Amino acid sequence: MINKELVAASTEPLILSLLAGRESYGYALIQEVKRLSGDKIEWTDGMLYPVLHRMERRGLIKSRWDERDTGRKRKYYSLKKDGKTAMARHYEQWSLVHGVLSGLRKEQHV
Amino acid sequence: MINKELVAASTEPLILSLLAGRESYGYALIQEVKRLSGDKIEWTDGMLYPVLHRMERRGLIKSRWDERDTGRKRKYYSLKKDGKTAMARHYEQWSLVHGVLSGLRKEQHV
DNA sequence: TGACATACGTTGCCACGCAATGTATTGTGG
DNA sequence: CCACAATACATTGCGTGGCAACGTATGTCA
Repeated sequence: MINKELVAASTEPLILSLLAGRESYGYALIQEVKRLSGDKIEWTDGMLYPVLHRMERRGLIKSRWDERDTGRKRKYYSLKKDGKTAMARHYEQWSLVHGVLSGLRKEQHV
Repeated sequence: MINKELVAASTEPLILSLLAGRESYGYALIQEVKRLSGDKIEWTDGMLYPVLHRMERRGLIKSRWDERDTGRKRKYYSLKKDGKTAMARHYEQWSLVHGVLSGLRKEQHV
């Protein structure tokens, strides 16, 4: 289990990164992130959907309903231009913090 | 400027890492982290001191007053055993999330 | 027919992040 | 010598948003 703050900080960048590969929908995102993290990151739907709605409101992603002939219909999300920009900024910031952190860590092994 | 969530998620690991090198005090920690991050991470004292107090309450760090003959007296913090453990766990979690994130990023450049 | 997996949604509350504010001392430049 | 800036620690209060909890619906398998 990953601590709360880290989950909060990584949710948006992870969603953006997942959608950058291909469009997807809420339920699938939850499972993908669980799989990719080796079951360490477990999003609940109650927290994910509001995040997706907020990101759509902010113009980072857009959605379309997929009417399938079988199963419940899905809401597919995909990246918008602003989402790509936001993703790039997230990467920069993560790299920076991660750099500082691993720099400090290295020091300790001297 | 780093986004709010990322600052929140990185504050505790950064403090622990800084203190792992050598003991330090609040004001100095603010400046060190600013310097190390190339002025990108700017902690305010109003947010840092409560964090330090909380970490001390949780037994991760301990403090001692340094009575100097000149200047205002300083409260020096240093790592306790539980702090080292917590730091290790933070590193693990950061590496995990960072790994997932950079894995996804790599995919996009294929 | 009941249980479980799939799938999306909203509400409400309370924890807590942190801006704002308070206090004190030392250094400095005009 | 007087402001002002820098150094240094501390607490309070309140706004908000994270997310647990709950609601709805369909498909499937035993």
